[in-house]
Amino acid sequence: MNEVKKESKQGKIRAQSEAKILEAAQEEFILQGYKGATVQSIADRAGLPKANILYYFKNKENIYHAVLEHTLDTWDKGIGDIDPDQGPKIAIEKFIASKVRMSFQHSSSSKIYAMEIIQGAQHLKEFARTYLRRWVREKAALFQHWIDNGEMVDVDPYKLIFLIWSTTQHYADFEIQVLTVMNRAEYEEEDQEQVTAFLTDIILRGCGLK
Amino acid sequence: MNEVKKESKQGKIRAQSEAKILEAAQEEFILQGYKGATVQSIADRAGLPKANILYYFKNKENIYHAVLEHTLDTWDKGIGDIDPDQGPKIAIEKFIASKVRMSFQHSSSSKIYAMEIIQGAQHLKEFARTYLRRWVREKAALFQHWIDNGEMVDVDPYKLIFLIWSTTQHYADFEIQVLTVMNRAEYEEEDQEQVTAFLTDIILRGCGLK
DNA sequence: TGGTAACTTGACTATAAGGTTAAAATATTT
DNA sequence: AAATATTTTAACCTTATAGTCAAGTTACCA
Repeated sequence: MNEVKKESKQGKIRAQSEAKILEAAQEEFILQGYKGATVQSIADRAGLPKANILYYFKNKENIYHAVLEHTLDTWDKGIGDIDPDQGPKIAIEKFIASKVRMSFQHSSSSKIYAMEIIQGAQHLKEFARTYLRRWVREKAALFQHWIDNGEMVDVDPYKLIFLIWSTTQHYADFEIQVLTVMNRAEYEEEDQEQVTAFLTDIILRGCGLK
Repeated sequence: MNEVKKESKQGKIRAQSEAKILEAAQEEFILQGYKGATVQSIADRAGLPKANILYYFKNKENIYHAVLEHTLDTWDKGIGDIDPDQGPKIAIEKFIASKVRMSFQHSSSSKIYAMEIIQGAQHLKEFARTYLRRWVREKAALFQHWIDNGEMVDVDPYKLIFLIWSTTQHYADFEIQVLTVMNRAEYEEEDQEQVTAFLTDIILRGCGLK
């Protein structure tokens, strides 16, 4: 239920302000961590006075929750559903492409998510225990089905999913390391394609699908 | 230059205290982030009074630097050198095994490192720009040599290194997610072996080495 | 054994940060 | 145009935390 206020000028101001605040907060939380990101620093980045921030979000934790919610939305949209009818090759291709796209287009969300998990998943335990676990179990069953059918090599489906997650997310979470090592300032258009092509190539071959 | 104080009782006390403090600090920095980890919380975890912590390390930032130094030490030891004479298959096998071992045995170091990079590598920029970049360039040249020799499939060596890093580190950094999704309390002895076997299998095949 | 250095610790201080309040400004509605 | 609701903002309050200090204790050494 996305509270859609009536389209008044004030409603627009609220929506704009909240969006500005959330974007600023996301960056601050990434760069400084939860405790290190101050309401003042978020305010400065958003270009608003501190008290204004606390008018829209009652307190700092609420801001963080809103950022996390946005993160899970992004995760959900970016996960890329696996269609069982297309067979393993197409399924894996689409899965990889979707996750790479998400890493390159929404790297901040990926970083927030990664930090949460590394720090003990304080706010995501429930998400992992329910939603995520079911998602992985379902997709793993699909892979297992293809393996039993001889359509792909016998590899542990769980570990295969982890492999695709980790390799794709790496380009978001470790963006700075990747760029530094390659002596580049930022990702270019073609990087996303090249990464997709590389991962698809090596993983498909790894699964005996090439 | 590891200041080896003469083996007095006090020297021993210093060494023991510093070790206790660093271990406690590492955990706190992971769980709470730099700003969120308080000197008091580190003291509590180490079982020492706060003022004592600040006697051994002048201030909080020094504690963090010491933790990071230990992290880079661990990274350095765990990276696993690649021997060019053995050919790509053995090289990749050893590389993967070494990184998986590091992830399972020193997951805290991996987490500290990951958080640093995600947060902008404030303290590791220099390390990445010099040491890491050279390391990757050298290893990439080796892989390229094998590719040119037709000893393995033509894949981008840089991306191959990133792939091995990301898949292996995933089991340390995302430990909680992996365990939660698999509905397990903690890693067992055999997990490390199974992960090593899985990754070796799929990556070697992905490189046309199986 | 007396003096010095290393260590321990409770009490204290300064400051930064989250959050409140109340009053002013702006927008909306009737 | 008056009344009401929303938004903006400065000033203030409270608490938590990094770091200091000084007085004590323990170990070392001549």
